[in-house]
Amino acid sequence: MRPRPIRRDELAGHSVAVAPWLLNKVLVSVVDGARVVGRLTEVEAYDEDDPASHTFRGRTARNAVMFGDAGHLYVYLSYGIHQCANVVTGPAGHGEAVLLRAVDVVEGTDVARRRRGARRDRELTNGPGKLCQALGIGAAHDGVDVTDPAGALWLGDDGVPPPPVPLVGPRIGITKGVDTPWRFRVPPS
DNA sequence: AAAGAGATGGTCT
DNA sequence: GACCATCTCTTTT
Repeated sequence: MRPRPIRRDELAGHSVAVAPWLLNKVLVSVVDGARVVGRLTEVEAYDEDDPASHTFRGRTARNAVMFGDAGHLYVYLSYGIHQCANVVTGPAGHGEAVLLRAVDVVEGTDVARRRRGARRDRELTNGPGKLCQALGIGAAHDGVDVTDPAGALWLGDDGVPPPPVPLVGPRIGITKGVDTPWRFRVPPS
């Protein structure tokens, strides 16, 4: 089954509303001729009025994409080592996005394994940096349009609905805004 | 199973 | 010069 591309207007809502809606959608990656598809299982919302957000202190060269149109990918380097990928939401001019924290690989497991090295499959894509490594996401993808199914990275809906009741909790790895429960997960089956 | 620490580099003050 | 939206490996229960 070929997933239906997600439209920009579906991503244009507030990050906190879009984040749980994105659960169980698929992220299709075609990088270096290899196709890997992951189903989103964990995401976090970030907003402009949010001390944990990169956009809290206003627009800079790094976070410019987050202030642009919904439906683009904001990629940044985390801890000097790992890439992290976010889907920009909200109206243009407002800095908000949804961090992609984890996926289940549903296609291209062999490619993901090769990119991640010899590791247990459970450790393949269960973190934002791991996910980017497995799907080949890097700084070159900052700003790509994830509503374009001809692009290297795009979001699709293959008919699996979001969980009716996602797990909700505080976000991970931040030092400010720790109590804001904007992390959403697909409950374990 | 849990806890601790090091790696590593761009971004912002 | 400090601060990270992380990961992995090592050490300790």
